[in-house]
This record gives sequence, structure tokens and C-alpha cells, in this order.
Amino acid sequence: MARPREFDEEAVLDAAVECFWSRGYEGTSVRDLIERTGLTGASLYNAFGDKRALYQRALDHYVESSIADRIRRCEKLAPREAIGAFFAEILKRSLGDRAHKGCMLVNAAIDVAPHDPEFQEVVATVLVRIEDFFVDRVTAGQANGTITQAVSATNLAQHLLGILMGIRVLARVRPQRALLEGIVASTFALLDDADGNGMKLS
Amino acid sequence: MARPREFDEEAVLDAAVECFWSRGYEGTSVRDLIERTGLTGASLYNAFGDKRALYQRALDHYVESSIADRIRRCEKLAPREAIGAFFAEILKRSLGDRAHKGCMLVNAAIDVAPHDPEFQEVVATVLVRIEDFFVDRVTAGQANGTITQAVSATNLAQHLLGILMGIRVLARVRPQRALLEGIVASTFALLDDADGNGMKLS
DNA sequence: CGGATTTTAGTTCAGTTGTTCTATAATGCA
DNA sequence: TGCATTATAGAACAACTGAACTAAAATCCG
Repeated sequence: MARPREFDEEAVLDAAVECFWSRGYEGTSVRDLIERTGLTGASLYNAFGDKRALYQRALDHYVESSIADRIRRCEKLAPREAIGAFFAEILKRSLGDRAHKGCMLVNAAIDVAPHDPEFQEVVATVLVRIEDFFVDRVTAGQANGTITQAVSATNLAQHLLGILMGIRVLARVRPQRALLEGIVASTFALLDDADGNGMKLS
Repeated sequence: MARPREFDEEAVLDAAVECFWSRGYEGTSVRDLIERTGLTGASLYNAFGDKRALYQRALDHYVESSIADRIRRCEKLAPREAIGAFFAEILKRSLGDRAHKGCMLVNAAIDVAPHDPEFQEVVATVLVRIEDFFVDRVTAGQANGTITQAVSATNLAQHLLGILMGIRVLARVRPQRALLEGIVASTFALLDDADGNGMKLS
């Protein structure tokens, strides 16, 4: 064998995520990454390939540790509660986001996916995963009567995905509690039946 | 007086919009702008200041000729029709966007506003303008009975703004007709009363 | 016509970009 | 103990970045 690496790969990915998340792909220089991760340029290139490959790993790391994790936690809940908990968490994250970093996936959807077919595919796949989670919970909710049947499960899930994207964009420019909560509140009114009992927020 | 300029300022701004819109702020180099606009570097700096100032003018030009114009056209329509026409146009633009450029304002919200307080202010102001348009039409719709009163005009308008942002993000990564139309359809179901007669898609 | 003024046309500049290179250090296996 | 292999460290590279500079050209006012 040979000399073992001195760095913790996960820690390096965390640092890379931090860079790309807050400054974007083009806005992050390799020197930024070197400074943040603490390891040298050679090690970085040796371990990850190039800047693009590192971004790919970082985005993957973010998706798994943040988004996929949230889905796994919420999909076990009762239908209505699952969607409620999901958006309550999004709201909490968005309002506590002092640096206005938003969601790294949404940021990627805007500033890297359109210029790179491979990244577009990656981002689209994650979005489908989120949509599938919504479809699953909405379908179950319609079955047990906690979610309106006035709109198809497919359309409702698409709507929730759209709202999610919208909240994440607004969180970067107008992260005001009244705005974001208003959006979620009206979303839950949509899920309710006509005679809906208002909005259950979280 | 002195020598008159040889270029048409509006044409230059159109070209600048084209650059910044498709490649983003950081992704666009001054040389890209020089090539696209046709004028020389010196002329560009002389006429507009620096890259940032040109971006500001370009964004302004986009907002006025695209967004503000749409609002002006729609706000004259009957409440429900105004909102229907607005989203029908958004849908048409998003689905016909072969280059996946999305909306320049939303792109700005993600990749320039968070790093520049002045741009954040500009973008936020335009978003408020859109929201105000929604509030105005929703209020009128609630008054004449074409829009549900189950949710406050404020919340409904916020919701519409969120949906708009969401559609514009998805248009860059998953510009599929079924998805975008599904989002709009469910949005209109929300606007309808409980016994709603379905969705009027322009 | 002549001088003031401003746009044009390239070139040039210092700094930064992503990436690679050379050399050194540290490990496991023979 | 070498030998092969891999990680480290930092300098170096060419290309590109936004911006400024030097001249020449074109107009208007007197």
C-alpha cells in the first residue's frame, strides 16, 4: 500500500458544500476551496479530479444529508402530518438562514443545471424524488380523507413541488416570515376540503 | 457638442440582456458582451460604466420590457381573467424556452441578489410589484365572486407569487408541459370556490 | 474653418482563473 | 531494510478576467 490520507473526506465535502452553496459554482474559486477545506491543491485534485467533479460530489453530499434525509424522516408520518412537517422544516430553515443561502439544489437548478446536461439530469432526478414523496403522501391522504379529492394527487404533488421551489427562491431575496408563512398557509388551504378547517401549520 | 454615438442603446441593452440572461452575471465576461453588442470595450465602459452597472441597466431593461409590460397588459382585465392570462403567458414562455433561460429576474434572485444588497433591493421591489398586481386582482375577484374567499387576498397573492417563482425555476430543469400545466391547474383550483367548476386555463 | 468634446478602436495591465508540475514525506509489502 | 505507491506541499503555468490607457476619428459651436 501507500501513504494514507490525512483528511476526513466527509469534512472536506462539508467544507466544499459550504463554499458552493453560498457562492455558487462560478463564484467559488479553487483557491476558496483550498482555504476552506484546509487541504492543498494537489491533494484536492488528486482526491476528487477537478472542480466540476468536486462540485458533483458536494451536491450529492448535500442532497443525501439534507433533502433525502428529510424525505426519509417525513415519509413515515401520517399523510397530512408528513407534508406539514416537511414544509414546517423548510420554513424553519428558510427563516433561520441568515446568509440567505437558500437551497443548494435550487441554486444548482438555476446556475449550473442549464449549462450542463449531466447536472440537469442529476437535479431533475432529485426533484422527481421529492415529487414522488408528495404523490405518495397525497395519495394516502386522499384515501383516508385528510386531503381534498377535488384535485388529482398528481396535480397536488406538482403544486407542492412548485411551491417548494418558490419558497426557496423567495427565501434568498425576501426572507420575511409573513410572506413565507402566508404561502404555506394558503397551500394547506388548498389541501383541505372546501369546508376546510383552516390551516395546520406544522 | 461632440461626436454622436454610432450604436443604438436599446439594441446594446437587448444584447446585454441576452448575455446575462442565458449565462448569468459571473458566467458572462466583458469580452462576451463586447462580441454580442458589437461595440468596443472602451465604448462600453464609456457609455455604461462597468460590468455591474451594465448588468443593472440590462436587468432594468428586461423588467420593464417583459415583466412590467405583462402586468400593464393584464391588470386591465377582469380579475379572474387577469390572473389566467398572466399564467397562460408564463406557461407559454416557459414551454417555448428552448434554451432554458427561465426568467432573468428569478435568475438574478438566485445568483446575484444574495451577494449584492443593492441588487437584492431591486429584485425584491419588482417582486413586490408583482405581488401587488396579484393582490389587486384577487381582491377584485373576491368582491365580484369569481375568486374564493376561503383564503385572504394577501395569502392568495403570496401564494401566486410563490407559484410563479416555482414555475420559473422548474422551467430551467424540468420544462415539461405536464408538470408546468399541472401546477397551474391546481393553482386555479385553489382560486375557485369549494364547489369549484374546475380550472380555466386562459 | 478651428478648437472643444466625445466616441471609437486597439492595446495593455495587473490580478485571478483552473490546472499541472516537481519534489518531499509517509506508509505497506517484499 | 528497501521498494513501490500514494499523499502532501508549494511553486508554476497559460489562459482569462475586469478595467484602463493611448490615439485616432467624428461631430458641433464659435
